[in-house]
Amino acid sequence: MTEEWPEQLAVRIAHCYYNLGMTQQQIATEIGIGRARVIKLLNEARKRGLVSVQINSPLLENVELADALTQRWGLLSAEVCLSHARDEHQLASQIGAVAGNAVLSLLKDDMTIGLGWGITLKEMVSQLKSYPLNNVSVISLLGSLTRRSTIARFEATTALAAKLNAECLYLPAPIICDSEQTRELLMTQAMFQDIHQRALNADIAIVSTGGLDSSTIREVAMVDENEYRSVVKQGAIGNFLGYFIDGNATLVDHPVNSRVIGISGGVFKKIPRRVMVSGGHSKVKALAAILEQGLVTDIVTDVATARELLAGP
Amino acid sequence: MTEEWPEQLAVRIAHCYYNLGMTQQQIATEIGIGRARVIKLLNEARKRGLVSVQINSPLLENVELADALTQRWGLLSAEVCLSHARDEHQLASQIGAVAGNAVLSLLKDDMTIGLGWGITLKEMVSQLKSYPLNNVSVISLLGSLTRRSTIARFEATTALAAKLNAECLYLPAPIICDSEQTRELLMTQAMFQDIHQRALNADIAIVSTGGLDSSTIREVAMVDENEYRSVVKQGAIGNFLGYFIDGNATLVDHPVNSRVIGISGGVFKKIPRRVMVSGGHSKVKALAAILEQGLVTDIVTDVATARELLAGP
DNA sequence: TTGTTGAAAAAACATTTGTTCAACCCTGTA
DNA sequence: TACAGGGTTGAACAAATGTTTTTTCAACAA
Repeated sequence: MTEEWPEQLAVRIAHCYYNLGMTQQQIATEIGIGRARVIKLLNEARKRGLVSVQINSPLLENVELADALTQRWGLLSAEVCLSHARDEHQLASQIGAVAGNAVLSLLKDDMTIGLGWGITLKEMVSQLKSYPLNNVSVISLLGSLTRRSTIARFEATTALAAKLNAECLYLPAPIICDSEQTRELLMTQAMFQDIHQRALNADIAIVSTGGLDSSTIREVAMVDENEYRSVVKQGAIGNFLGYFIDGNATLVDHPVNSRVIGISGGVFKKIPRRVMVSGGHSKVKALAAILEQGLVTDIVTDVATARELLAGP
Repeated sequence: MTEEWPEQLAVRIAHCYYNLGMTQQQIATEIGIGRARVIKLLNEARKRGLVSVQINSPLLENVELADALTQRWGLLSAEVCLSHARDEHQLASQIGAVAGNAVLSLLKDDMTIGLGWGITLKEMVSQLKSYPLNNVSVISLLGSLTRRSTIARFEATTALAAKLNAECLYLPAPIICDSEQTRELLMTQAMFQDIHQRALNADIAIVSTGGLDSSTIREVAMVDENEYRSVVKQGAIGNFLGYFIDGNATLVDHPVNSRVIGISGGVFKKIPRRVMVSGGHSKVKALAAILEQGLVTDIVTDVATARELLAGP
């Protein structure tokens, strides 16, 4: 190949085009060559790195990490926000703000929305602007009650329904029952069956995850210290949809998991769009497992968490 | 003004556009905004320096200097080449190569070309590819003979005429005559008058300049050391069109200038296109003066010379 | 409430950019 | 001399980009 690259000419053209803002036609006629050649040299110049465009912003990493997340786990979308929070609560607030906008764009009339549990989702909903829709239902995917209060501090279903002008269906049951028997009893009730079924037919699910280091899980879950330690010993690394999961995102073989009012990962996957809203160091292991199993289709998280996730195990 | 600049959005768009190569329409629909907004943010981003394009080449300076030259002295065009030459001869060769191409694009059929004098022009012509034109005349603007040889080493007229398939008219006279009387005698000859007149009606002139430090001028000019020193003392800083000029590009008041076979700057300016082809430290002062007086409309030089010129006095 | 303002979407339009293809000009080669 | 191959031009076309106008909608002040 008789490669002879007229760099001086290319530089001149690039200068005229990018620095002086001339049009390609102007450049061609001024230099006295064909416009086609101007285009060719301009493309060559970019390919050879003679001209390079730079994006000067710390926020670029957010986008790049989001891209990497979608690539790595085949997601439909990812949003990554900065992690400038001082504590987990503030982080949840920031992730929630971003997640709100991301989720809104997915919502349409006549949808059924399955909603999970957690402080991040609560924050998300509280910052959501009013966005009335028609014929929308918001359904709890999990029980909603905790030991301490009738309506959980982390329950977001009713608030979301209010913002969307939607019907609100939640399960008047604890997240984790006292006993397996109680769970069985509750689950056989007609209303429960109905709500549960409708949850499975949801168009979109918005969920979060709890790490085991996180204080919220102990505060909310109806498990005592002994049981907690025992389930951890059994391999639990986090909590998803109320269940304690291990590094493969499968349920830990432990009695506490048979007292959970929730749906299994298998049927959860039938929901077409499943958005994970979560961030923080304590949740990385669980998030990684959930992503690896393809349990979610979208994610909203923060830079630090995204970096950890992509760094791998 | 309620300035609120959505940097994260702009970064995302810029990333999609410049790094991922997506089309603006794709970006708009993917993000769920109007295409007009994508364009607006993209422009804003460039204005704010969020995205910057860089041209990575040492040759960029050539173009920038050329721009600066045209700006500074209101030229029609400028070409600046690298100054990697080891000696003045090599520099002349490189400038000549560039000048050749630059000049070719200015030449058309039926033109009359006035040609100056000097090693740079000689180099230019010798590297010129054959480019036959119709009804073209090449005319010396100066005498062509030197003390040492009948046909000067720096005479380029005949060679240029050959390349262009043009009629060649040169003045069979020394650049500088023995005496004012000789000059008068020669100038009154009909043929001289004729050629001289045609030179003044040239469509384009291609000229160079000599600095006083340059060895070529002493070698070629028919002046002895005494005269040389005396003209320098009189304020000469260089040689243009055969004449010794001062810092204002006006003729030095010295007898040697009345023995020159050439044309004055005033009538030279009647030629519509006047291309200066010259470079080298020794010629900077003369070049600056010539440019300042608007004696030329175009210039071809090298980076170092251009820098010196623009740095000012 | 009513009106006003500003931001953005939507649509129509003008311009620029990218692509393709035939014709041409070199240059090297048989 | 004839001929193939690479590269350029010029023209026609398709696609993308930039601009303008109109409309909508939400925020805000009277």
